[in-house]
Amino acid sequence: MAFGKGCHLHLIDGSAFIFRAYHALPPLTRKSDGLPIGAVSGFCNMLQRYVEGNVGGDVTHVAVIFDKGSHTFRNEMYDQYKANREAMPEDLRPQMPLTRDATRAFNIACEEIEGFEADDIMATLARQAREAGGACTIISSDKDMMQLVGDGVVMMDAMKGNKIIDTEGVHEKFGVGPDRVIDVQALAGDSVDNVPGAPGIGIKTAALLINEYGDLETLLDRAEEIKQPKRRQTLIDNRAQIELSKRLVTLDDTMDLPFTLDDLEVRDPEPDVLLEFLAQMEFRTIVKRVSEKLGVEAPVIEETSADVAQDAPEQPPFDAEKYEWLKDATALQSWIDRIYARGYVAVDTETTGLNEMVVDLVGVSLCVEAGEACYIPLTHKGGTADDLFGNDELAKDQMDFEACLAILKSMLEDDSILKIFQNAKYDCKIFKRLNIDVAPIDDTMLMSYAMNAGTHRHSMDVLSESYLGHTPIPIKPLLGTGKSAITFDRVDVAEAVKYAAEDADITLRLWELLKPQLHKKQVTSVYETMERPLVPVLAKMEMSGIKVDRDTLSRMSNAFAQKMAGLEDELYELAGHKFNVGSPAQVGEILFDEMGLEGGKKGKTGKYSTGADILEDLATEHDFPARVLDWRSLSKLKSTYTDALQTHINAETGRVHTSYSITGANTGRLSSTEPNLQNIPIRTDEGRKIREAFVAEEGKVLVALDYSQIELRILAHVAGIETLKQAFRDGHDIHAMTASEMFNVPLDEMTSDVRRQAKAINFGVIYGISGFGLARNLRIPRAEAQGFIDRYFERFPGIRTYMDDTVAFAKEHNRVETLFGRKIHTPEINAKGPQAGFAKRAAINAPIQGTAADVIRRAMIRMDDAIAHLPARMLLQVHDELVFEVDKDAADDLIVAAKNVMENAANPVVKFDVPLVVDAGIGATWAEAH
DNA sequence: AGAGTCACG
DNA sequence: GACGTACGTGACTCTG
Repeated sequence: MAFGKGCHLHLIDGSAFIFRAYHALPPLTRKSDGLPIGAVSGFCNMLQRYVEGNVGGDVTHVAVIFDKGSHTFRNEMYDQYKANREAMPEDLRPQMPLTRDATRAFNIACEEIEGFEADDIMATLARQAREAGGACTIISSDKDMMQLVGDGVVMMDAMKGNKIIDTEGVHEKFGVGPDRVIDVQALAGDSVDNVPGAPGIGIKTAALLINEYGDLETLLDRAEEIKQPKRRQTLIDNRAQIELSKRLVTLDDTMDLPFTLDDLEVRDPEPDVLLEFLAQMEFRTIVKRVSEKLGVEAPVIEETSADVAQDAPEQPPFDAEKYEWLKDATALQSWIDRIYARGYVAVDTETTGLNEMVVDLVGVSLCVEAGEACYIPLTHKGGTADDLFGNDELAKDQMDFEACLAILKSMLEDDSILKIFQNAKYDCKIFKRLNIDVAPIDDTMLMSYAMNAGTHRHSMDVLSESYLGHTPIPIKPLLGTGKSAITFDRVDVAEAVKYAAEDADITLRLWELLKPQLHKKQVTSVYETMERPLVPVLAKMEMSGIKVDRDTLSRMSNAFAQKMAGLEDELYELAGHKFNVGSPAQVGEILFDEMGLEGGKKGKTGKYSTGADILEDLATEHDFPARVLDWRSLSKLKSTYTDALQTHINAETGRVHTSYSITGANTGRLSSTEPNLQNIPIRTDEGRKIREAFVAEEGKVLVALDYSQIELRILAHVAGIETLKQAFRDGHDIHAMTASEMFNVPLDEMTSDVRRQAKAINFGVIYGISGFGLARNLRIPRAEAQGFIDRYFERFPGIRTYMDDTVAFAKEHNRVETLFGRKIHTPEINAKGPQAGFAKRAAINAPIQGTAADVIRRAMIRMDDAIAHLPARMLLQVHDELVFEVDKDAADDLIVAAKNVMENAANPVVKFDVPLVVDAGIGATWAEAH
């Protein structure tokens, strides 16, 4: 078919696909010869997904366009063009020709031309398509391509869920239409491509100028008229450079191409060719998927020798039909025999929900060898998914619950059998409630966290996708959504077998893959001493829960409600009408439009910002913002704490059981959910009262132990600041000390205000301080804040050195480390955009926050044994604090024992130059104990 | 679903 | 007057 009206051309930016694939995937190698093929694998996955997504679509022509060579006509114009590009990574280079082969294997046109960038080829093709009366979609997120949009040409951003960027989208990005994009780019320049532009002018200013003068040429001709002197001079002085920049960013859409649009017609892949290529690359998962889609037999991929394949054992394809439905004790016994012959087993539980303190066990799946897994349904109901009031009789062909558990118990508790889980804490708690103490264990989620914290999350879906190239069967279609959702015990057993057994299968495969990598990445000791042992400790704490007094909360709730109602009336009065106080948008309108107050700033969504800092500034002059702040504070306390907390009181235990996430924070900190007990108020008196609802049982007390200034102590140690270390050894007030050093004020003449400022700086340093940030925090002029920082670094040069060294390490290794060897990855550290700034500060903070997290983890792991002889249990962890419940008369003993563990938690691995000090408090409530 | 806000260390 | 700007979290509410 000749390209013309009604035709639709897709142009895929090949380089973008490759780089995305390269960075998204771990460095995979071909098993037979070790050839790096991670990027090719991801590239093929993306092409396959692209092809699948277009079945039945209106695309008639398609091509993948690549860059060829690094020297283009733009380098002739300007030798610095793209000169700041980093060299291509070593393991990516050999993959480049393979991506071309892959494209051809998919039977998609593959084009590149020496001396031109892919962008120019795409520009030319887009113009040709437009002139022929057809449509064109450019699949790329490169903003350089935005000049092509309009008249039937759009862009599609594959990174952002195939978001379509049309003329309006271009306007959002550049503030001008597609026809003026190059004018804006010429002025703003581009640090990524090293296009100079006009110094000091960015996209915002550039768009402003272009919109005012119409186009770049007019602007430059009339530059003398610009009011702002600096801007005027910049444009006059840099005219040549700006004009050069425009030539650099302008795509050449008039190339002579050795092919025509007609050559790009969509062709179905030829199964033989495609599969042969994929098999040659040894992409087992894609081979399987493609052969299924095309309805042909998958080619056999040669087995590789065992010594090469050690790290990544040969994997049979996933086949849900092969999973076994265990129906009786005989069948189970034969699985138990297999497990004993192996010495390990992957286990997964299915339950009626996600809250492991409430839900019931529905079934158990086991896997001893990749591809071979079983599911033991136990309490599935007879009714089907459609049968809403389905009978509660048990479905057929299920083992007796007690009989099954009795058999499993002896295996799960057997020292000689390793039980492998993905997120072991969940399953261990389910079993613990059934009186089964699972041990020993391994946890693939924690392995992934130990190796790759910071690079990706660690859920089964993510791990399966990135390490096995397999998308697990989704649970949604089985359970449904919204009101009609059912629990797993109502899922048809045959379907449940496939889903549940697959989870065990995936877990086992992940374990086989990840376990040997722990050593290579040198995190075995992190995993074995700070991740895995935490599982039983946290499981026990979570199951203990903490007693929360419902009446106290309920009374507070009512009081808050009354106060809020009063404030609402006052606010309506002040505004002159009713409105929703909880709506920031409405509050903003009233403040800045209706009342006409100064200082209204609109964010990206076009709404006024009404955050506490802004309202606080206004509150000194006006009642309205002050009342809104009061209302918000009450609303927060009521909805998040006094109301929500009550719903979390467990009906059976009368206590609140949080769930800690071991992998929730990249730094090694825990996080707490449902409910979050790590953010219970304390900073205001009113909020602090919430802690009065956290109580000890009759005859017992709560004990709170917290590390004093642990992060600053760690900073003093790692940066080697003798003055600060000595101050800690002498037990001095560290903030006063800092103030004294910085401002040359003797300690006995210190004012609280000076101390407060020093404290802010001390904390700021831990966070990767900036003059702007400190200025905002202290509400002082920026220059003054910068002065403080300069003086701080002058006085403590070791801290500057530490920060520089840490950032340099991160840039070289893409990660930082804690003193205990925990690795925290900082993948954005070498990025070009503003992400790099965030990554830099995160890199500075991570070793400090992470080392503190490691210390308390070590304390928690040792705590069980240390307090075993006492009538006490550990209930909560709040980053630098542990909360215990203990018999009244044993409280003092507990404090001695627990304090000892905490203060010595770093030993013997790390010998701190500063003492770790722990403060203790006792009380009937958490408020008193703190 | 995402943004805004605010609670904690 | 390029941009944005202190680290790490989770829950609730409004809004499109």
